[in-house]
Amino acid sequence: MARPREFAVDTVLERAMNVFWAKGYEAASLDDLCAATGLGRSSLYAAFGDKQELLLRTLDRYEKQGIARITAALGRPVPVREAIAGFIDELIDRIVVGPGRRGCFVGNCAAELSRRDRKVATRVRRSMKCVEATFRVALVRARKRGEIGPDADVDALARFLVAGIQGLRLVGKANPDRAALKDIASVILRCLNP
Amino acid sequence: MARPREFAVDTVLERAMNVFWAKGYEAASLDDLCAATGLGRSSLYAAFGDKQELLLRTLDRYEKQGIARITAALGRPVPVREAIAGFIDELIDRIVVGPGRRGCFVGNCAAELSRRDRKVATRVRRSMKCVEATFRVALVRARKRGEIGPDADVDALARFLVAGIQGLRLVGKANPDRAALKDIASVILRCLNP
DNA sequence: GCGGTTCTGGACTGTAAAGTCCGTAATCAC
DNA sequence: GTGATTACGGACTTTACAGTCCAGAACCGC
Repeated sequence: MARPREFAVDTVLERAMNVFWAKGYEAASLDDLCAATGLGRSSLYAAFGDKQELLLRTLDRYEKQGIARITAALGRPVPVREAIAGFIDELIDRIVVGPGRRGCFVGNCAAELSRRDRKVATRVRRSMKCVEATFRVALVRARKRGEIGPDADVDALARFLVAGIQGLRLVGKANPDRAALKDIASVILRCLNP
Repeated sequence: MARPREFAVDTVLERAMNVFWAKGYEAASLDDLCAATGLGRSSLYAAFGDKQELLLRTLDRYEKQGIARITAALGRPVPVREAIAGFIDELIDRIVVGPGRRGCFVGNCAAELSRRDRKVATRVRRSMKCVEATFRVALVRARKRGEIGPDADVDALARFLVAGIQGLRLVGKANPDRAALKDIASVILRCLNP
């Protein structure tokens, strides 16, 4: 090793992710990415390969953080349904007051790229499966505790939660209206009843 | 009037829509659009203005046809829940066996463009509201007929159905797996129970 | 300090994009 | 038919993009 890097990979990934997240993959230019990260083109290319590989890295990072966030939310010492309700409430807060109309980064990539970029499609699928599995673990726990019916189909419920949340975030991106999103959330949660 | 057009506007819009739908707005080039429609650039520009306006026209067309389709599906002489179930089943069929991974055109535009294109965002919002209203009409009918509880919140349910279906289609775009989509559908439908 | 190695900034290249323009062709009113 | 008008095809212009390259800078082991 000779001259060391002047940047932290993780910081760069976070900033690049924010560019991709806010603008979409196609609309995010390398100039945007360089400006946001503070890196020159050479450094970006040397460290991450091309634009697609950089996107994949940001997707990995997003997945890791997202799973951690969900796991933490579902692991709270309250009934699982309540934990999920809290998680969705936070989500709605971020949709309404956070940086507007960004949606879910994974969902955005699914919509924009799933059809023509196999690597991104695989990554997106993996992320969704991962979220699904996290929900399923929580639902199994809830079933053991008797919080949901003993015959509840936790696989179906977990899949439903993934789709419901993706739908919530997409609708929220189109129209970040708290009342409408609360309506959606209330029906989603009702599905967890016996 | 002098020389008449050699193309039918609606046909051109349909073909252009298919390009936007399959590739996304940014990734659809004017060469793609010309090739698909059979028009030269001049004709396209003369007839529709620029690329954005063409997209807006295709969105209008999609909305009109989508609403007609939903209205027809919900108007069948069967219980409303059953009609919705049939509609979602058809949707899943088209996701699984149709031209793959296209998702919902409105949802795709929401994901790709809502954040930075105000006109598209408005159009998307209108389309979603329109679908929501169509569902609400059907739900009101169902309530009158006693098919759903008399205190059912039809506004919330209609909003939920829009989000649920958007989620279903987005997840289906990422992973067109019939069993998984059926799981999601079954939980969505259960929400229509009292 | 010094040689070798890796990083950095910015200029450069080739390509593909959106949108324009113009000569020519087709149609209508008369 | 003739002239006015509109449509068509395709070449053209400009701009912006992803990716490359290189000269010089910063650092490590010694």
